[in-house]
Amino acid sequence: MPDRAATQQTNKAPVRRKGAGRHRRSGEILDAAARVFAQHGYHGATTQQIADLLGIRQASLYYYFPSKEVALELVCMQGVEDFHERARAIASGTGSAAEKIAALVRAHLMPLLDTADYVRVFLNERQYLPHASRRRIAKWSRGIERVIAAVIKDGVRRGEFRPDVDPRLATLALLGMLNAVSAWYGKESTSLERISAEYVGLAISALAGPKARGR
Amino acid sequence: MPDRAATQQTNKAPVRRKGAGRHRRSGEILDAAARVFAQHGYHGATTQQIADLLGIRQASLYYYFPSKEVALELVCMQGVEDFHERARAIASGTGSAAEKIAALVRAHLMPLLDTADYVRVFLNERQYLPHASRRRIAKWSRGIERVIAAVIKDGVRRGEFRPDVDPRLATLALLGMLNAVSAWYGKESTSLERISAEYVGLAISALAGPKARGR
Amino acid sequence: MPDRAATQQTNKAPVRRKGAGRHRRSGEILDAAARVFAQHGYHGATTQQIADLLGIRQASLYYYFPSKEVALELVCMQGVEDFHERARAIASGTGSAAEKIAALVRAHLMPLLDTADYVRVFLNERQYLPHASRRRIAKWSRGIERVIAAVIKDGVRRGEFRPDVDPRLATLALLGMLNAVSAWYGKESTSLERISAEYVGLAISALAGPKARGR
Amino acid sequence: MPDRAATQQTNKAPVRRKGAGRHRRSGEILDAAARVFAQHGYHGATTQQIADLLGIRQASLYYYFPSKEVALELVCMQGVEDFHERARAIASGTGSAAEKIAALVRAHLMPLLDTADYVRVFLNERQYLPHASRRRIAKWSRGIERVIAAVIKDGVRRGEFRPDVDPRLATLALLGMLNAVSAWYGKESTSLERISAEYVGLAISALAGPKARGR
DNA sequence: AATGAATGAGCCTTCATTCAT
DNA sequence: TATGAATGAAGGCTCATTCAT
Repeated sequence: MPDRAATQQTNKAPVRRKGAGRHRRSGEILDAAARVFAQHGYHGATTQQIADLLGIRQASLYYYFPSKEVALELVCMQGVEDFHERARAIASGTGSAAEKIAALVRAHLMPLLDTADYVRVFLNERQYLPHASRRRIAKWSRGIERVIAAVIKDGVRRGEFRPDVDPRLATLALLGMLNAVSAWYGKESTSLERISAEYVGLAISALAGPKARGR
Repeated sequence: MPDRAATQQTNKAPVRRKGAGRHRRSGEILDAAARVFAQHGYHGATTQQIADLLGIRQASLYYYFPSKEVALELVCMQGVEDFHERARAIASGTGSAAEKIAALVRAHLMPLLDTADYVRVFLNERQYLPHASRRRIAKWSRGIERVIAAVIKDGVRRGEFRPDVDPRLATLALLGMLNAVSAWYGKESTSLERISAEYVGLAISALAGPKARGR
Repeated sequence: MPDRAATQQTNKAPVRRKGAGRHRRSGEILDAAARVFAQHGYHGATTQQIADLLGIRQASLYYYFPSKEVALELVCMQGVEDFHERARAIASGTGSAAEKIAALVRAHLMPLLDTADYVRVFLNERQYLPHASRRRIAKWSRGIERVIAAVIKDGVRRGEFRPDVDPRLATLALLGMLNAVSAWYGKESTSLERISAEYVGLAISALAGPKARGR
Repeated sequence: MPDRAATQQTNKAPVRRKGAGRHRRSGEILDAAARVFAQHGYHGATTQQIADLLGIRQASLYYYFPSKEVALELVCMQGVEDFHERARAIASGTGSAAEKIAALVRAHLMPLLDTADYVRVFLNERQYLPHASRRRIAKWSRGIERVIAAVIKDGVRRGEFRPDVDPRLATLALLGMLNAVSAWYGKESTSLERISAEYVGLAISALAGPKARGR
């Protein structure tokens, strides 16, 4: 995944999957949109701010995307696709349920390192997409929920997790805990490494509970 | 309601302080603002939508608050003040750390029953307040964090919770888990009762971990 | 003419001529309007500012005048009526043309002492009156011009003033010089006494010119 | 045109500096603003009226200036800059004090021929500028006053003018007389030529007084 | 690949005014 | 004599978007 930390980037051709544009410049434009949407919210952001970040004129943006709304959809898409991919890979692999949860937690936090803006926009702004694209995007997030819930269910069935854990609610709790990090990560000095470790511990404990002792 | 600039409007518009507010109408206006802000986001909301909800003309809103921004601040204030109050009361009460955490979880979810809009606005829109009011509001939320962290720290010290729990991170995790509920509560059919019970279980397990067995 | 220097006044029943209201309070309300109009201009002034100055509510103003526009007309009227009266008295009196000009200058500057606001509003804001009242008011000012022009013309005819003085233009010049004082009087520390003396000298010299020597 | 706030509008809108301005359109827009401000006063004027005069949509104005207030400042600036320049040139030239006064009077009235709107706006509306720009503009007008006062003082010292003339007050009187012309010039049928001649005569006589005979 | 010029739609806000009390 | 509540009309300004170049 290309480094998006800097405002401007250079080589390492962005591996954009869908039609986000095959050109390098398209990636930069989307990065700028993601940053501005993340900072001001979709409705609070102006195309002018995006253009400023890129050093081009406002009108020039429309060479890259047909509307602000579509830019939002593209950003949201980028923000969630990989999550699902990675979650599915982990879930369908081998290992105990606890190990899978640990891997899922780590994988879920990782993108905050270099695509934090995309993640934030997906989390907070997808709600403002028009119905059609919202549905399109919702599929991915529901997919993630389903994958996690399945792992938890499996852990319960196998006796790894507490029998009274509700997989659906536990999934939402877990995701809430993880997604909230995006809101404060970067303002705190704690490293993603530390956070991941702590959150893995909390998650496993929460699910395994008293019986976890024997693990 | 904060005074307008001295040269402006001596009209003593109805004052709405904490609680239900002396003047019923002011409360209704704020409720409408909260609802619209919650639904569309601060920047996506229009004062026209608020007025429509009340069946009054848009200009009439300005009899009750001097600006959309101040309305946001008032809503945010309402959305957080009580949290802090309740948290402090619980924390300074008697009982084990686990019991306090359980009570805190329940207390934190409770407002979703009848002031969900205020809570949502506080969580998602306070970031768009002007610096001054954001700081004012931040005090309350930092207060809540500190109260919870103190309870967790105490639990660790007393041996109730896992020794390797980081109170600060655990607090953020717990709040993330709880606050996320506001995003989906109402769309799911699960009752607050069920959610609370499950989340109490998860929280205690997460903190107490394997050692919790003896509890 | 009642003292209007202070923001609030007391006795000395205002000798309002026209229908401005026979009550004392009416005078105070008009004083406030004059002050606010003078300070902010008619269009820049708000009824709220007038109300603030009086310590009453905006709506209460409408007990005293039916509209902002009428208030302006009343203020303008007060600002000019006396001028004409006094000018006519002086012109129809006895004395040389020069003596009359001297008296006219003094009389014209005098009102700046305690009805400066009314004068300023008349000078600068009467142009914004609706056609009908503007015409009504214009009569008075044209009257003043005519009176002065007549005195000058007489002075020329009598040989007191330079033969090449154009009475109409000289009148406009004189009035321009005098009226401009209202713009800076009060910001300068010079007393009206000093100003009057100097301006009498300038006016007489301008009109009498080289021949004035023998006077 | 002053830069907009950094975060705003990188659009390099046409800049109009002194003189005709590089971009013709900017000049036309400012002319329209000057005319409307002159006619209705700053507060009484609407941006719609300016747009109507130009045959463009109201929103389009904001492509040329960032606010009505800035438009006022630009107009005021145009209205006064040249005055000062010309006055200084005349004062620092050669000739008797009387000759200089004559030249100053003529130069002061000249702009009424083709930039009357700018002059009127400067004279009557600059008071409504925000503090910062008012100060900026005040420098020019104070400069003009100082130049004239110096010439008068010099004339007194040289014995050309009456010894009892107060340079400061005489300057204010002279400027009042001259500036007042802007209020009625165009409504009267008198030519600027006639007015100038008459006003030169009045001014010289006023200052030189009885002794002027020998000139 | 980008931009200068312009615009339509809409938004927040102000303000004079009304009216029942 | 005054006011609380409300409103209609408008005003300045913003902003996404278009289009010829």
